[in-house]
Formats: sequence, C-alpha cells, structure tokens
Amino acid sequence: MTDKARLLLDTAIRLFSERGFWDTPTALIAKEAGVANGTLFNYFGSKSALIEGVYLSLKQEWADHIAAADITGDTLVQRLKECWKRSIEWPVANPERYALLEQLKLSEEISRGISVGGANMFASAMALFAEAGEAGLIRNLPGELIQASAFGQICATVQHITHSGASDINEISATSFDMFWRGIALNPSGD
Amino acid sequence: MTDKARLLLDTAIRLFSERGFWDTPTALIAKEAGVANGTLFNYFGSKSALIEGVYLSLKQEWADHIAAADITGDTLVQRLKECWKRSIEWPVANPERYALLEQLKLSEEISRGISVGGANMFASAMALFAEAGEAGLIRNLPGELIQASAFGQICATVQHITHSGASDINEISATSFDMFWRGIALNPSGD
DNA sequence: AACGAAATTGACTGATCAGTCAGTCATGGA
DNA sequence: TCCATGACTGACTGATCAGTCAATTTCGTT
Repeated sequence: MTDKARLLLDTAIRLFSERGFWDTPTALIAKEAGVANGTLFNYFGSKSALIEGVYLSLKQEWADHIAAADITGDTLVQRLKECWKRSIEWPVANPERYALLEQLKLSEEISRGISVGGANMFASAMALFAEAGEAGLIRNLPGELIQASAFGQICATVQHITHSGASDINEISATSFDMFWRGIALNPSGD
Repeated sequence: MTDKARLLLDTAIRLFSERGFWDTPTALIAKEAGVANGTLFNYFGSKSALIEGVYLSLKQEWADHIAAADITGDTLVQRLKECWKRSIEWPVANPERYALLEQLKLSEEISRGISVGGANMFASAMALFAEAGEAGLIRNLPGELIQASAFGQICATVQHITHSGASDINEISATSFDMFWRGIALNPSGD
C-alpha cells in the first residue's frame, strides 16, 4: 500500500461518509486527494475496486481496535467482557465510518468472497466463546447461533448508544454483555 | 393506491431484488410493468419516491405477517414467543425481499423520517415486553436496550437460519427466544 | 548531463439515465 | 355522435460519470 493509495482511500472514506458512495464521483475523490482523475485508476482499477478497498480498510480498523485489547491474565469471562467492550467502542467512536461499513457490507459492489463473515473481525472473541464452550461454561447451543447472536447483540448495543446519546458506554456495554452471557452461560451468576 | 401504482411497486421490488436498485433504470421498471416510461412518473414523482414506496411496502408486508399472529388467551411469555417466531418467519420465507429491505433501510434514499425505528413494525411485540416489565417478569433494564437487542437477536437468528440452511425454523426460533429471555427475565426457568 | 522507465496528467469519449412534454388515446357524460 | 377530461405515451434532452490514452513530468541510473 503506497502513500498515494492510502491517501485516495482516506479521501474516499471521508467523501463516501459525507455524501454516500453512489453520489461520490471518482473525479471528486481524485480532486480532493490532490491528484488527477486518471491517477486514481492507476491505483484502483475501477470504482468497485476502490469501494472494496474502503470496505476492507474500515473492517481492518475495527478489527485492529478489538485486537488491541489487553486480554492477558484475566479469567475467560473477563477477557470476553473486554473484547465485547472494545467491539462496541470503535463503532461508537466512529459512527460515520461504522455506518459506511454497514452500508458497504450489504452493497452489491462487495463481492460475496470479500464480505462473507462480517464476523471474521471478531475471530479472537469468537475463539474465546469456543474456549468457554470447551471449558464447560456455556450451554449446549449451536456455535454459529452464538456467534451470530453476539454480533447482533453488539450491533444492537451500538445502535442503542448512538441513538439514545447515552454517555456511559462502559456501563451499557457491561449490561449488554450481561444480558448476552445470561442467555448462553450454564451458570450466569458465578462467572 | 391504484392498481397501476401497485403493479409498478411489485415490479420494482422484483427488479430491485434481482439487480439491486442502483442498477435498475426506471425505464426498465416501466417496461417490465407494461407501461410507458413517463407513466411511472405520474405515480411516483421521482425514483427516490418509488424507492421509498418499495421500502414502506416491504416493511408493511413484514409487519402484517407479525400482526397476523394469534396471541389471544395464551400467557404473556407464550404470546411473546409467538411474535418472536413470526418475526423470524417472514425474512426466512422471503430472503430476497428481506435483503432488499435491509439495504434500503441504510440507503440515503430513505429519508430519516421514514426509516426511523426499524423496530416500529414490532410495535405489538414491543408492547408485550413493556407489559412483561409491568408484570414484574423482567429485570430492570433500559427499555430501549431491550428493544434494540430483541431486534438484533431476531435479525441474527434470521441470518443464522438463512446462512446455515437450517431446516427446523421453529426449533431455532425457540432456542434464540430462550437465549434472549434468559438474558432479560427475572426468573427465566419458571415462565 | 543524457537516457529510459515509470508515474502522472486531464481533456476526452461513449454510454447511461432520470425526468420532460407535446401529442395521442380512452372514457364517460350530454 | 361529439366533446372534454385526464391518463398515458415514448422520443428526446441535458447532465453525469467511469474509464481511456496520448502527452508530459518525474525519477533513478549511468
């Protein structure tokens, strides 16, 4: 990834967020990035390729934020809570970027191969759930359902916080984790 | 709503599902509906207006399916389960329509005033949660968080069923309700 | 400096499409 | 039968835009 590709990507993210990606001509992206029209196509073969680049870049941002969690040493549940919290933090801190990401995920421009598993970025958290299952902490439920539910619950929490303008993210995050954990744990109260 | 408007709407839904709504020219919709190009604009002032009509129509379909639930006489929890099940049925039975609805919900074409409360169609189910709260059945949690979580959980379940090609919808629906109910109930086991 | 390769430029093209509007046609009342 | 109303038609326009490419500039090497 060259500097110029990065610049074009960042400019595209900004403009896509501001005006929606269907209403953002490539020419404008190039202009705002300070390069010529044609230069954009040296780095991204088509508008679709640029859009895919934007999608992957945003997804990576989110994943990086989650992965930056310090989850060493704690108990399994505490580590899960930490991942949960960080999963919520990024969308809340970057609502426009999150909205764009959600939109792109559903767009036809994003080929199935790229978009599959919107939950892939939660791989580390999902691994923790698997671990919890092996440790006998959670009930016997379809793993896929747990993953889908976790993702859905996180997105719902984000929407709740963003919509209600709630201030104490940590508290709501803890509450929503608690709701989710009670739903799947064998012994919800006792860690 | 005239017959012709209905016809245009249905044609648009079909074509939007097949090719995505950005790639469907109004001229094609008119042609497939068997009317002239200009006629479409007699019924819908602009493409955006048509798209909004499609959105509202799909939302109504879903809401109607939920509202058709027979929820008389049962206990509160049983009625909730029934609403939950029906909320999942429509998207599973109409995956293309559901996908289109999700896409439209996030689109800039849908004005905020129209799209607010993607959960509005669940009004009856949400009222049941409120009732359950008053009856002392559920824990003290923010009502908005419960609603957002319910919606998120339902969508996650739909995704799980659609993705995994699971056959027994009723069982999965019951499982996901159980997960959710354990999360919010004061006394999950005893109804 | 001299050269060639690579990156950059931006005017241009070809195609697409939302929306228009002058004219046609169908219907129903007198 | 004749007329009036308004629904319908579809060729057309004006604007937009993704992507191209020949010309130019930049850069590294000798």
